[in-house]
Amino acid sequence: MMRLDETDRALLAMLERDAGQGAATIGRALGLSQSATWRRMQRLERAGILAGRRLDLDLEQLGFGVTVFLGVKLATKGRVSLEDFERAVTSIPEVQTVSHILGLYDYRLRVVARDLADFERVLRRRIMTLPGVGDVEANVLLSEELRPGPIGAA
Amino acid sequence: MMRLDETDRALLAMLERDAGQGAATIGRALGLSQSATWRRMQRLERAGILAGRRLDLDLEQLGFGVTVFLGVKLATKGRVSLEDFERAVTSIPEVQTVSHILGLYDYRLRVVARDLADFERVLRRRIMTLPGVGDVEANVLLSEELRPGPIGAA
DNA sequence: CTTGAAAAGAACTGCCT
DNA sequence: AGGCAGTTCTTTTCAAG
Repeated sequence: MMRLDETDRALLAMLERDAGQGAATIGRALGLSQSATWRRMQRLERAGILAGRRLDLDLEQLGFGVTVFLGVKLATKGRVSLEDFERAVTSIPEVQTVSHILGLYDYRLRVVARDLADFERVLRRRIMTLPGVGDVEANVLLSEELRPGPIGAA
Repeated sequence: MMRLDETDRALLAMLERDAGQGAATIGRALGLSQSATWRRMQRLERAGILAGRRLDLDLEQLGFGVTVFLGVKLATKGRVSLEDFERAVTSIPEVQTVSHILGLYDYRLRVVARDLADFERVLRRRIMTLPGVGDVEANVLLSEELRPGPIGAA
């Protein structure tokens, strides 16, 4: 676990607001030269802290107007059940995230669909037919706000 | 809502795997010229489909080993309650995502902490003291897999 | 949609403080 | 560490087919 100074934190905070910025832009904002900033970014990447950049897609625009959180409880929970379930669920295109969690439900899935009718199709044909699925709870997403996280602040 | 052809989908699928790639790299993989690929990316950005790039941070490496999903039920639910809660909750650094949802709980929060002791501090001092908070349910994240989503596939 | 070419900018390197 | 100067690569824009 690498040590970060205040400059690293400020750098990460800037990148978190927009990961498309280059070393020159960030350096200007931090009062650093392009090469100094670039070297810091390199160091953070090599340390694995900066793991990559992910695309921010507008799902609405792409015709996926519905996002649903699904809590899934498995009926049988051996090691094989978990692996079977995970392998099967990750092959469903509409499933964006598979989170293995501790609690009443074993998994939390983030599922996108074109509309509620489309979601029902995915739920009935793809999710409910998964191996070992027991109880399922669904929560339709109304709105969402993403926050910078504790890095820039702490 | 813009129309996408197969090439656009392939392009987005590539960017989804790694948003740091340039037009030249992607074009080579798709059998397109750099300029053709670049123009497609521009079009997707102007249409708002490509909304931006987000940083992929390794929270473990940064010392945040614990992620918890919190379901929060509000005790009183007027328009003012929702807005008060949202304003207050978004000012907590450890809260990464605030999702307004439909169901038993009103909000789903994604919270990160250094460890469980740190999480307990956040929960008791920051979350439970939020305006209007009623029932709270917590799910510790064990593991998570992110999937490409339905764009490249459909 | 392509190629080619020029201008601009970003990435990367080596050397110096 | 950071700054500076230079090289190399990619991006971006343009013209023309």
